[in-house]
Amino acid sequence: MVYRRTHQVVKRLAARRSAILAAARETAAEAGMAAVQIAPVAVRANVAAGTVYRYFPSKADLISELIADVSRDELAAIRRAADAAPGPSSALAAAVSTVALHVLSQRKLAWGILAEPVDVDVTASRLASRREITSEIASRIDAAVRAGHLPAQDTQLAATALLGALHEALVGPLAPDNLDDPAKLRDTVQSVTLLALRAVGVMDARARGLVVQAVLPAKTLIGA
Amino acid sequence: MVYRRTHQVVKRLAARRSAILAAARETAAEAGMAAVQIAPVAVRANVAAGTVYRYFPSKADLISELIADVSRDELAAIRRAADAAPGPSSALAAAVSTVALHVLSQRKLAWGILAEPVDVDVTASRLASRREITSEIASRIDAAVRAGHLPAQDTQLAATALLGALHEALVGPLAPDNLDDPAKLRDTVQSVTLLALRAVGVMDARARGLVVQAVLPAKTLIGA
DNA sequence: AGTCGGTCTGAATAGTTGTTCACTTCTTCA
DNA sequence: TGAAGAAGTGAACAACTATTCAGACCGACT
Repeated sequence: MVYRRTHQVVKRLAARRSAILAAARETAAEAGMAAVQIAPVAVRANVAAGTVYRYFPSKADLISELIADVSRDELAAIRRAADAAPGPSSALAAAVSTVALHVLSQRKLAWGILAEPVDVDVTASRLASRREITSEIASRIDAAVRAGHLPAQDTQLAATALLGALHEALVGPLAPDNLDDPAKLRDTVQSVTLLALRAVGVMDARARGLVVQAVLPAKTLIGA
Repeated sequence: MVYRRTHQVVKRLAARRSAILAAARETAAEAGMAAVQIAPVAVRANVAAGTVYRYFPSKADLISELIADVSRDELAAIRRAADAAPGPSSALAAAVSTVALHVLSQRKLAWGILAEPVDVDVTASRLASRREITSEIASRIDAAVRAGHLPAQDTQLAATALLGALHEALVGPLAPDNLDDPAKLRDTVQSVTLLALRAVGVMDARARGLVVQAVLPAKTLIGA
């Protein structure tokens, strides 16, 4: 007599798994990565600590999936914004300002995913996450270079530097405060996007135009 | 009968303190911040674990001092390089390439000081360290702006972004490998410096010139 | 030489959390 | 309905290290 998993059970299992992951994500967003401990997450997901281990082999796996999850969302948002832009330079501008806004809208989560100390080893997952995002940005830079809008350069290095700049400026310990003020937030996103575009070689005047074009659409696309 | 500390004793105590700090630094440089544990550091410094606590109230204090120490060295190197430059733009270029070279010459240590997860809270110390360095860079940017070489901008934000770019590109997990090859290293430092200068608004052609001027002197000044 | 304050030692302690597992509860299917 | 297997539980366990502290040791002063 073979035991088969009912559709209903499969669904419930998947839901529980998502609930655990969601609980982890909420915890990270609210209180940082350090607060993502098995016991609290289990409570939040309405399961026992042991149950978490039926879904994730270890805490490292749980957090790795969390990172991958958030990373996937961010990558999707970047692609959406960039693909909606009219040309390669606009796409790059849109991608950059999307990262900026996205990161700012969930600062604690972003910091946790990117750089906050975690007691388990999640370097592989973080590495993969960064690689995906930088590659996406790098390919956007590359498109702009091929279109003759930017000078030839090491696009992978440029993309890495560019994201480092955004992250440090926006979620690092020296990030400006009072970013809850929408005007300040918009200014900051614009400044940072401008810096980033100039860094890869967009001329100043042109960059200003691109930034203005990019920031507003990105804002609406974030929520989508 | 009052006990007075002999000069000799004072010297021995200071030496021991330095030895502990040096042991911590060496450990961090060789094996990363995670390896900086009380017991191994004590062994390396030829003292018992308990002795460490006669010099540092806690591990957090030890690591905080380590961070401050390294930071002080880096700041001095930046100032030396920038002050030797002929003008404000050159000074900025020199400062940036000095950071790049300095960081590259001790990648593991830099990563440990800057961002590697540590089990104790050293955020305050890291914050202070970054604040010092970014302020220095910010003031160099400011000088160039005042000299009319750069457009007006939020120099603190720019400095933060700029250092974020350098760090991510050079010591982050996506940093290029084989940087032991001197040619590759020089190229990378130049590329990153170029990116940084363009970001704050140096025109491309001018930036190239500044980079070439800055990188070689910086190299010699590092060792000094 | 002797005493006494300061310094050093390192084994024992303590606190923190991820992980396990014997047991209970639930679900499937004959 | 009841047997068998899957899923869930949560208290107990384990491992890791920072930190402590009672006693050993050292150097300074009489």
